[in-house]
Amino acid sequence: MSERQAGRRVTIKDVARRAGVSVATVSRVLGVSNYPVAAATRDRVMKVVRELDYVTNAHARSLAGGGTPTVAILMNNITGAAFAHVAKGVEGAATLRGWLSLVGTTGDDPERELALVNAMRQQGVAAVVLLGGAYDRTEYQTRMGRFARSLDAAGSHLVLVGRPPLEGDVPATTVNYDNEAGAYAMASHVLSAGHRRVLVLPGPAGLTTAQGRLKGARRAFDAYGVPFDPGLVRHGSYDYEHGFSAVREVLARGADFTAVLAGTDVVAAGATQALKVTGLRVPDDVSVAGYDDIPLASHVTPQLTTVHVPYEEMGRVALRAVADRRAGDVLAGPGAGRPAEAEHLVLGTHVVVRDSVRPPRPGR
Amino acid sequence: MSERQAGRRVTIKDVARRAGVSVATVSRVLGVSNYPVAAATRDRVMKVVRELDYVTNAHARSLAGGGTPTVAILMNNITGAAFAHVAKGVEGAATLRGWLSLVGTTGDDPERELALVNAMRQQGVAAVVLLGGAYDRTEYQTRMGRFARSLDAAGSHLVLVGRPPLEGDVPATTVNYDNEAGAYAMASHVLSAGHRRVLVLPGPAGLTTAQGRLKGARRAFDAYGVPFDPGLVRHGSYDYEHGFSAVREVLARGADFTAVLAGTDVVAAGATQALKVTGLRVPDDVSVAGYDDIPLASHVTPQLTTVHVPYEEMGRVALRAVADRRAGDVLAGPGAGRPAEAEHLVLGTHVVVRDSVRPPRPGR
DNA sequence: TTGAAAGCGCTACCAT
DNA sequence: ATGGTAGCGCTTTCAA
Repeated sequence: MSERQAGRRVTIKDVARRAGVSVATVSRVLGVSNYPVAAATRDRVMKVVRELDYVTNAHARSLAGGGTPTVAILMNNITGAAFAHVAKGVEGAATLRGWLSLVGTTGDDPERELALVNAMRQQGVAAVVLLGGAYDRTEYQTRMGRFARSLDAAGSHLVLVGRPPLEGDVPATTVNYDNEAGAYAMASHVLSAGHRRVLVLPGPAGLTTAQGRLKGARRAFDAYGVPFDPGLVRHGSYDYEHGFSAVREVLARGADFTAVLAGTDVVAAGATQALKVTGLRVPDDVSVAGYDDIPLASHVTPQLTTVHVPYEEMGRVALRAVADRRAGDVLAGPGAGRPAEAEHLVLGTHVVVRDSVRPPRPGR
Repeated sequence: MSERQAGRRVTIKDVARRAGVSVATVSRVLGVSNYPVAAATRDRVMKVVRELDYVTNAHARSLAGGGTPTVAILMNNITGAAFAHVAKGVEGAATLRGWLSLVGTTGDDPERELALVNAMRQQGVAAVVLLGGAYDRTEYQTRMGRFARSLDAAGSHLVLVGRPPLEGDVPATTVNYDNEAGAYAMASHVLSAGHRRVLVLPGPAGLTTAQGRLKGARRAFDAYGVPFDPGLVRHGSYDYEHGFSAVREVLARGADFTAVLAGTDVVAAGATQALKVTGLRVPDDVSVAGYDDIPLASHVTPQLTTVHVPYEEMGRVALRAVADRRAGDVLAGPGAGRPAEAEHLVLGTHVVVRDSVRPPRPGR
């Protein structure tokens, strides 16, 4: 292994000089296109590349026109299991195609989100994937519209995963799951088991995800002719603590219910724990249903009956969508000015029956 | 919002022309250094920047000398909670300093790991952080030594998080936690509760993490004068399934034990479940101890007594180490050829007492 | 099959 | 305080 001056990167010139060829030739040997180069020359170059442990400068390559396509994945929190699975899907599909992926976290801060989108634009990423539900305000629509157009103008593209499509003619792709249908199916499952008084913990009020889950549940109640009790709906964040405290408070209030429809598996875990410490057994006394089907769902006792959301696949689909789009652009030729089309993909969800839901005990 | 030809990025020249100034001036207005520019000029430039929605090309900037420092975080699996927390720590600390962070996953594949390290070298990242335990073979040492030197030669730096330091004079930084001490403390806690027959599930044989946890447990057994039964040690992967099946099999074999020392919280969750389905109560009949203290530990019932590992802080510390190193380089001046020093940082662990460990029932 | 040279977009140095 | 311009390392015509 040859010693070099620390910090001074080996360049294509060093390789060319040492191999006794021009930089153009080195570039051809290393480049993606299989430009014809004499076998002997190629070998000589490769030998020097190994000796010098040379790697091309991605920035220079990118500037000069080449460059590896890159996707940026932006999420609130990398430690959220559902998001992590989407990221895994995107990353896997990206790697498969030789793409690079960046991950950035916004910490739910619009400022940081903006900064990151701009940073990604600076990097010249092929696409920016934004993960997670959104608070549906007008301001949000405006903001995303701006992102979409901004990215589009720079030859990039915005992909929204897990949020509803943007209104109007915005150049963004949406990958979503049938959130409301999942909630409808889960609620139906609980109602058809015979439950009539059920506590609903949809999630944060105003979050599109929570709204969809609540709406789905409501539709099921209507379908079963079961009156929907607003007193049995508690909004709150998608975390264990909320599940726990919501159940404790409702119980303390003396409210009566035989099942809990939780907004996420984590909330369901919190609810279950609250029930247990109160001396109620799950599912013997009270049933609990989750949503998401993250690994936690099968790691708690009883294992949660929940709604499976194909998070990882959503990630794969999202990447495929941008990759296809890009291939299309290439076919159409540069500057073809393809109209800013918006694509909406929706994946299915389904109930996974495990052990946390059971018919209510007779007399309750 | 002005319409521009799709795909053609706005450049500094466009801004300069429209603002009626030179590109140098625009660069000064937008650059990091606060080079003196007349307020009026600055305003004019900024106005055009906003009008054109201009962002600098990170590749060009990077090539020309400027550029945002970037850390790359490489891990096996983004969905592992422990790793995700380290990544969060790195990311947070990076953002705080205006650094960018990339995340890549290797899927436990050495090929992919190599490809990623090279990709990161191409990107000219300031540091590559490698997460997670390692299989301690000679080949591994060689491999990492190569990575370290390669990165070092390119002015970058290798940081190993959660693995032991490399042997010899290798230019790499290590950030680790006191793995063995944590295991020792956990085992002591269990032994001091009175347990004498305990099932140990250290993790994958050959993984440094698992070796350390086993060694720590062993030392505690010695200290308590409790014979260590090799028949009560089961290696296996760090997942729920292993915890579950290991306990089932040992139980089926008719082996007797009153406590389980699991290699991770996830394994502990699996073990707990196996115990429960066999009709054994936790912790009444059998105690279970975890390791890692990821959120899952407090989401299961009973909440796990476990070893807290400061994952997120390790991430922060790792980033700080490279950032300081870099600042040192700047002070020393370019090409100062600082010796390739290896820094080893170790953070503490401690037992978190919750509900899964209790003295064995009398007579057992 | 190979080489020479013109940029890619930006920063930093040297002038003014 | 501002402008001109030489590179940064690479890819890609255009010539030979």
